[in-house]
Amino acid sequence: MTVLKYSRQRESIKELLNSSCDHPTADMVYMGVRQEFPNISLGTVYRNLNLLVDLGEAVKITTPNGGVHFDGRTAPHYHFCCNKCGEVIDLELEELGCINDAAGKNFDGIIESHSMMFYGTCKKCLKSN
Amino acid sequence: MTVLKYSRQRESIKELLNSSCDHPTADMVYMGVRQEFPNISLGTVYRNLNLLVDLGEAVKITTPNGGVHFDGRTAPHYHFCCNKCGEVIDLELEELGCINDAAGKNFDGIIESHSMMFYGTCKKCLKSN
DNA sequence: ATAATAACGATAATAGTTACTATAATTATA
DNA sequence: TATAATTATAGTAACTATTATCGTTATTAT
Repeated sequence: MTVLKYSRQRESIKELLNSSCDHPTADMVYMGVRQEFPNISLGTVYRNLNLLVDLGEAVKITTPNGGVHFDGRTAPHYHFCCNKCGEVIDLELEELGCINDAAGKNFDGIIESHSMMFYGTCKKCLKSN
Repeated sequence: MTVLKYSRQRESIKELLNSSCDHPTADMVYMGVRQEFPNISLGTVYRNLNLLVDLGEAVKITTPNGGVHFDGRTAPHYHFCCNKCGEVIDLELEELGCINDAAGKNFDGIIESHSMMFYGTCKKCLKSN
């Protein structure tokens, strides 16, 4: 019901998400955007990140260790999460479209989508051993 | 280095996890185990749930809305999470073994495992509409 | 039985996130 | 362009989930 209004802070957050190839957490976004808006509030970052997710302009990625990351790339793709450092990395594996139907066999509900996360050790952590 | 000692509370938590077909949160486990141990501490529940996960006797399931669920079924399988009520349900889809290799193409790291979560509307929520 | 040590219950502390409120920025209207 | 209406912000308080602390209790070894 309420109308969306432009804000420079939100624009900056969106730009940061789209330009960064890593998948920043809310706190990382906060630190990054503070370069441009030194006294932006952490609450503003959270509010806008959630808003962008609701608008479909960003994706929320939850990792098992509790970390929540954000991704400006909204086209469906899968992620890798390093068991050692927790970093989240894009994978090139194309989305498995038919798998939703396969999962729906013998299931009394509607399956619309899925997310997949791969785990292991990233390049950086392999080296530092 | 420290030696594991038996505790009746941990046994009760393990039993509850194995006997329940739903995937309780820490708080649900807390409420359940209180039937048998009325003054068990929530901290004890958390400590033991994490311990069981570390021992490989339980699995932690993180959902995007922030809820953390636990599963006593440790054999690899996939889950469905209802977008409306948040309930987590087991799926019968057998694990995709070869997909780890497929995901590892053009990836400079080691992929060891993956987790997959399906989303949509559960049977119960379909009815109540 | 006694000693050693891990686990417990109770509670405090922490981390991540959301809610609140007065002020500032944006948009619509005259 | 000035003014009014309304959303967004910064700053802070509050909240939720989880972990840490610590004196006491339960379990295990001697």
